[in-house]
Amino acid sequence: MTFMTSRRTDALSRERIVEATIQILDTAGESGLTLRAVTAHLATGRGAIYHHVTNKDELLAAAADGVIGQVVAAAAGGDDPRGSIRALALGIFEAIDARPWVGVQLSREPFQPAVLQIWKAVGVSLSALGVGGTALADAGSALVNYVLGAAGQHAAGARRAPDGAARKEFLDGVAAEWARQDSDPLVQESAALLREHDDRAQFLAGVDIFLAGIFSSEAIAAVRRDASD
Amino acid sequence: MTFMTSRRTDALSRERIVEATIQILDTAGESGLTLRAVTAHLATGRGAIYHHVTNKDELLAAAADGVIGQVVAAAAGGDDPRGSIRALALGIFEAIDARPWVGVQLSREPFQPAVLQIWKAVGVSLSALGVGGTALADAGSALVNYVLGAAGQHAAGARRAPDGAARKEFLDGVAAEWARQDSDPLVQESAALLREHDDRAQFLAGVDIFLAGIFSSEAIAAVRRDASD
DNA sequence: ACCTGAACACCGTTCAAGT
DNA sequence: ACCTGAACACCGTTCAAGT
Repeated sequence: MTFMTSRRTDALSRERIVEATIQILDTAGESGLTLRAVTAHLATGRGAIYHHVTNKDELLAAAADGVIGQVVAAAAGGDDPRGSIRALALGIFEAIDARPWVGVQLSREPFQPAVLQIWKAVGVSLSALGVGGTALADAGSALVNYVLGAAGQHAAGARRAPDGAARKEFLDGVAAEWARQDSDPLVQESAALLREHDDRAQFLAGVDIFLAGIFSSEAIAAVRRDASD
Repeated sequence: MTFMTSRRTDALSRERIVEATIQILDTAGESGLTLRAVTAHLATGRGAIYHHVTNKDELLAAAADGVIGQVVAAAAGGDDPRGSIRALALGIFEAIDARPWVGVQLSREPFQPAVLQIWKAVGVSLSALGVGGTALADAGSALVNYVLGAAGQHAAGARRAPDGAARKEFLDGVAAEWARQDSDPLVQESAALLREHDDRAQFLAGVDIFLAGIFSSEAIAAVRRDASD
């Protein structure tokens, strides 16, 4: 039997590197994540990182996977699949609201681990609701793409205007710009609505539209099946 | 009266710069777009670009706006608003399929000109279908976010696997990886479906789910209004 | 006013050399 | 095996100097 010996008690590991990455992203944002910042944070050399991780993209994907893993775990279980879907969507929304970099990362790469976790959780809930086969793939893709799209858009907004006051000012500015550029009454009304809209409520309304759509599609498909019998 | 004199017949202009940008993006992809490539293409100095455009982000946004402008124009008009929405969505899908960089750019920034064009076109069609007020904002946001999410995800796939053969190989690889990692029957079935799924058909199925959801939501809201009378 | 191109202040990644 | 840090090959952006 041999003793485990290490030159430093806090030996470098993929886990510690990802932890440091999340910390840097949270405090300095996406533009603050540089390999130099990571090595400084861990008091190591540049090349050491590449011993545990293939490149910066993998670092970002691993960081997002860590955050989303917690969200998915928190929303899992329960015997109400619709509730699970809403809880998952809301959890993702709030994670992105707190950490805009997650939203940007999610909408960047389709087959990264964090996105696969979302796919699977959505698939499980839809399956529990009785949706299967191609309909499951279509419904899952619709929901996941909606959530990721909203994620990316909201992340960009949250990054630009971190607190409530900055957000209000920013939206007022955009609304004024719209109203100025286009006299179309529809645009004028949209500008007014934009000023006072609630991102979270609008996001959840979208989830409900989607859920309603799936079951009305399912119903139509069932009717079609009956008709062709 | 003075004559307009210019040292070169093809004087630099914002328009010519954006044109060159689109050409570079189409041939060299997003990673190929560098200020150095643009200046080389236009046979000018680096700083000249900054005389017509504030930075690289604006260049990308202007390029995407040019492409989306044509798509929106082509899908506009007609007396079938649902058809217009489907045509717009399909047009965006095909533009992104041909130019993955557009999809990446669309999902990056919420209030850029190209996205505002999409918002307005969707708003006009939904409005023609009788949706208004907050319901219009919710429905529009759902649809736009779905389209942008799918745009980003499809763009990443299209960039990774440009032609049909590469795409098939790539999807087979991902499906095999899923099947290996997770023995859950749901994942096994999803892997099988992934291998043979049609991105375009799946995207359009998603549009129909949202349309169905919008009108079933509208119906429910109408019932609620009646009930509260 | 418009353009030039060198200079500046960064990047991610690699790799010989160390322990 | 793991780590170091200098070196490499790039970036976007600025700015004094030209016409």
